[in-house]
Amino acid sequence: MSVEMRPVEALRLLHDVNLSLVRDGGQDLSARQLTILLTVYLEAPPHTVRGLAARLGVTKPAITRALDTMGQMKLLSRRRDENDRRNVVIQRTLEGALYVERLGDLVVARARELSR
Amino acid sequence: MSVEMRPVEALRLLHDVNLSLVRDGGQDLSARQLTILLTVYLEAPPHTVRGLAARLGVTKPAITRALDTMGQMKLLSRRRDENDRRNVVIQRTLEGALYVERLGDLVVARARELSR
DNA sequence: TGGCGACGTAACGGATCCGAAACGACTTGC
DNA sequence: GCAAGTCGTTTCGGATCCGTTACGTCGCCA
Repeated sequence: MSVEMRPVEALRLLHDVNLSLVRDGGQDLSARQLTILLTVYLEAPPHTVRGLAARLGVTKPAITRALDTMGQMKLLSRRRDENDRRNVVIQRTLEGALYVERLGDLVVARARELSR
Repeated sequence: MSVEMRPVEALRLLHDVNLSLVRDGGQDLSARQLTILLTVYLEAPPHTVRGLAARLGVTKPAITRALDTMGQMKLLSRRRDENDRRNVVIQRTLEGALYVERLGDLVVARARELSR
């Protein structure tokens, strides 16, 4: 994709996507929460609290709380790892997949508008 | 730019940019603050509190507080409109311009990595 | 089996942000 | 020149998120 994307276009894209997120308001995810969500949906499983904390450079309780919030929104779910019961694996949900899919379409749509 | 960007690539880009923002940590801007900042630096002046509030679909105090925060970070500044002293015009700063420029470069760099 | 370490979570205090409402400064129109 | 309206800010109570610390559960291994 877009090797010829220039900074001003990148910023415009970032602005437009963020504006859509802010305007739609409803459920607002912080940058941290969004990063967790996208990590879970883009990277290969399994995902653990500890792994996500290390990946994002934040503490474990921060991950736990973000999972609480997004779990309540049904964007993610948690399951005990039966192989090692100390672990919790984070799982995708139907609602989360739809949310992420819409987000991807939104970025693509904004990028397309920019190129016109 | 990138008419051929596909959703999964868009999401990867969004993820990588957010991850960089979260990891660098330091000064973390909320989605709302970032949208304000980009609006001021991408759209033609003048910018007022009321105008930004209407554009983002949030209340005026939210804008005022975001300006307080980002003003303290030197990313923006405020000036009284001498034509109509009720208004406040939001101005760009050198630090803000540098911050926005770095952000644009970051997105471009991530997009370039994706295309390889 | 008992002690140590890893894992995720709960509890705590502090910081930050929100929307609604109230407030001063200012302009406009009668 | 005075009442009404506009603009940005302040105040208020409430919600959310943070990092630190402490805790319970579990796996590992002598």
